[in-house]
Amino acid sequence: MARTPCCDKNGLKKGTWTPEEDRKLTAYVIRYGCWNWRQLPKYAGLSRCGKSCRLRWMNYLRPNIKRGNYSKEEDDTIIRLHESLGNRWAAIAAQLPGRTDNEIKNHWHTNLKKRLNQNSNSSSDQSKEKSEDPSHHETSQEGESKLNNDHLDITSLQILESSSSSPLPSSSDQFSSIPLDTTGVIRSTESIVEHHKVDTFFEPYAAPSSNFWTEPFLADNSYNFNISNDFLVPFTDPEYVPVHSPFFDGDMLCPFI
DNA sequence: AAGCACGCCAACCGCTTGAGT
DNA sequence: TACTCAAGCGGTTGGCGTGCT
Repeated sequence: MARTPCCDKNGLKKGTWTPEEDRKLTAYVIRYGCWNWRQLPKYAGLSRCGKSCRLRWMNYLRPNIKRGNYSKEEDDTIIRLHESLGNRWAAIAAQLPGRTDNEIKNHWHTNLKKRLNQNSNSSSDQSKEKSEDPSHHETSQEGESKLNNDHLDITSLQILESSSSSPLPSSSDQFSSIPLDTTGVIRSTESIVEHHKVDTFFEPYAAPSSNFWTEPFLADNSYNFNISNDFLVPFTDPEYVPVHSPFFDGDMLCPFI
């Protein structure tokens, strides 16, 4: 799944994200939050449009993302919700912690839809057989709708902490305990540190060259520190008072859902 | 081993929604 | 109330991987 990188007319990069771009975006959002997606790439040192950054963050980089390894429970939940909500992928994703609308949408089109079709075919075959049985008056459609109606009451749905029931570990396990408030907002960098082993969390972002931290962000020298030492200080030193984004005078605001 | 076909999924595009003025 | 702009959402595209011939 990668697209060949290219540039559009405005010189903004399109296509596949490189690990370096991922590092920049992740580091910036973690540090300053997503205060304005349109402006963000400029300050994060990315030649991307804000929309692309947002999408990359929301669908791939943000914490608590689970990738692949759909459990049976998750599949069932998606099927039930799709039956009642239709193609409202964001609404469906909201019921599945760690899953993105994009991923669910893809999963639906590539797996579940086919499976459902197969099932409905086989059930219609069954109902054909049953229709020959005078004791069965239910059409396949009725049977299907009955099946679905069993799950129509969304409010009664148990929101699955399906990650825990998933048989295979997901790639987001390292993020699974980032504390979010009820709106999915990360409230402080300390809270991240508190709940993470910082070294493993930032390992992927430990760029070999120090200019990763000095080049992309700001002219403000206060942000120029070296990844190998200084960067981790804010996350490891309990005395550290986080520096807020110069563009947002307050807590970091970043929807992690 | 090479070529082909198909499936998967990351990413883009355009429309809609909602907040701010 | 009308307008503007940013964010969110869903549909679609297209490149890569993999299985099949």
